[in-house]
Amino acid sequence: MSAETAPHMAVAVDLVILTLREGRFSVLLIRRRSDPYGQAWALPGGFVRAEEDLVDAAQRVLADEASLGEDRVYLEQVRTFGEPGRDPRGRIVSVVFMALGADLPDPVQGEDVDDARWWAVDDLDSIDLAFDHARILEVAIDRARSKLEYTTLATTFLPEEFTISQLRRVYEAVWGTRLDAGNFHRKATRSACFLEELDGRAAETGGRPARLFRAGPGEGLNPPLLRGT
Amino acid sequence: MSAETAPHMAVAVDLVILTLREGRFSVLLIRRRSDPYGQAWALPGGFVRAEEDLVDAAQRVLADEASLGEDRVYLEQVRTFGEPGRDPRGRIVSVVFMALGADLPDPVQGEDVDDARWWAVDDLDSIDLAFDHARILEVAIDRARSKLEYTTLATTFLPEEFTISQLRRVYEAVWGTRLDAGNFHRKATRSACFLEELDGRAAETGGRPARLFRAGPGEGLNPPLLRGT
DNA sequence: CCAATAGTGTCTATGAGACATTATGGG
DNA sequence: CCCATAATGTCTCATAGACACTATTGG
Repeated sequence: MSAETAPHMAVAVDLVILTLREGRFSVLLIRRRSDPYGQAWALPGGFVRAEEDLVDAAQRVLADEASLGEDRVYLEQVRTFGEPGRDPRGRIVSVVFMALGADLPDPVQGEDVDDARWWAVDDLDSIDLAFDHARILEVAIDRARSKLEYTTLATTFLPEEFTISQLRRVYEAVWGTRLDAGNFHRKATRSACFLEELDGRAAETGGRPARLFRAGPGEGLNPPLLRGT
Repeated sequence: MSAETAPHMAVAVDLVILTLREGRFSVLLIRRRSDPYGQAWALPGGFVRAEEDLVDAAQRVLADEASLGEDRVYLEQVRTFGEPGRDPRGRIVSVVFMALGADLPDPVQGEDVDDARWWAVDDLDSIDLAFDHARILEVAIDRARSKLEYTTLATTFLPEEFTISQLRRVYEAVWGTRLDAGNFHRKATRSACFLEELDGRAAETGGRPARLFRAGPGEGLNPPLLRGT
């Protein structure tokens, strides 16, 4: 089969956009206006243009449907879903990206959307998602949870400057666990290239003011931070 | 943009088929007969059919171009490469799978292929690969190497029954390191659900006969086997 | 003083890794 | 006996985790 005679298919990108909202691990969903799956909640997505790279298409969806610029959003390809029949409109192969960002803004209305909002991941059991998006979400959230163990990605959920306690609350929210504050502090500050200490102190919250840190140059976490406790 | 007006593209699967040949970590490449990249080495691949699932297309390529059945080959999606211009024939989005198998057979000739052979991964620096396949190979091999650390996938490189020494040589070949035989033995046999001990003994090779094991039911490795030493 | 949060110290259990030792087969 | 490989034991060091303790702010 040659490139000319090969079947051609629509290629889409779907985004699992994750952030922390009011301390809860949350994902952006849009409510579909038109069929199929009218009124159902779905992942933001769109078709890839003829001369557009996959990651550029993902950035465009981030900008259009979530009003998010390229800065301060981490984007990573997760997996491609292409089962025939996953979309009743025809054969659509969807390349799924996960996006992580700090304190992302409330979404605005888009063209084919009549509602868009952040959902806490823990509350997703109560809603039905369009297409195979429940499965997609599951895969992407698993990926995010496990990447926090052995990469420095947790800092992408925080503003430029943050405290160790804020960082610990990221892990606690994403993993749904409680971590020992003392042990976490030691592990986070001793992990090479994870954090850089700043001079300032955080605004006071009723206790001893915390030191401020920013993300270090490292991408991998050595040793990893384990989910065990 | 609706599903009908969306641009349609050719979708391909490319396979990074990995095995151990004569103790060396090796990948199957085919030499292209026709342009583009005529005479160059490339990953086995093919276009996805109109009503075919992505993983089914990968299995079909395994059968057609590598004469490999579904049994005893582990298949996992790695990433999708879709940059415009990555293929001079037009916009082709390629979903890359990695396949791991035990002592895979010598390849047979295919339709658009005039040579196919196993290459030791360490020898790949000396050849030029077609398209963006060098980059694809790099990503897939990194994935395989790191998955050996925290999953039980190493056993997919071995026959049904094997000894601890054979398992250790898998790790040594894939990682390109030497491992302490005693420490490896202890870690492998104590990792829960990794191995199941059998009654028999291996054929003798000049020393004390080794016990035989088979792969256990576990998929994750706890604790992980680290590449450190 | 107390409350609250930040950060450090201490203790124990466990695993990694280096290396020695024993076990079990064939010349 | 020797050799070769398999399997286990021992020792040291590092880290995880539980938890106690000190530090630093405000009221």
